[in-house]
Amino acid sequence: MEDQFWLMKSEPRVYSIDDLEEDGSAPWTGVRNYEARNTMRDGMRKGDRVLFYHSSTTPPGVAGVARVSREAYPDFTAFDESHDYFDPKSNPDAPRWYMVDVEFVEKFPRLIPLQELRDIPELSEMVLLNRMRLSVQPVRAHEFDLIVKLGRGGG
DNA sequence: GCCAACGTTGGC
DNA sequence: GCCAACGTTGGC
Repeated sequence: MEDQFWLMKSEPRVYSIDDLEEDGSAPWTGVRNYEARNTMRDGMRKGDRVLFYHSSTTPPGVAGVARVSREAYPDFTAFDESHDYFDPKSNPDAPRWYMVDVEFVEKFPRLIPLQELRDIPELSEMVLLNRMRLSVQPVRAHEFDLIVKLGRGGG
């Protein structure tokens, strides 16, 4: 299988790349959007690399890289009535929501702001820049490579 | 905190 | 199955 690349958004005040570094790996709970779910369930495979994006922060941007460490399985937070992510329409016999586990790979020495990505012609077709609200999304290989180079401080 | 974009729900 | 109302995301 050819390498696949993805981008996943998280609000750093909820879960940041530093949290992932500390934890080593984590289940990507709380996705409640069908397209994002389908991407995790049907697209993501163990070993795929993921751009870790910090949203709803100043500035928003790509913070580092993670890797899929476990393929899709039911999001248990949807079953837990006491949980913020509870969804009464999901249950263990017929799970509606899925998640993958991701593991920490690297934190960039600097965050790459969204605005900087917008200014790069080679990235003009990135899903991130055209589908604002999609929280789990595909990234093309050349986009991934370029962003990683930027993040590591190269040009 | 505002609000535009847009995904989801539910009445019909 | 359309589409208006509603709710959420997420940049600013």
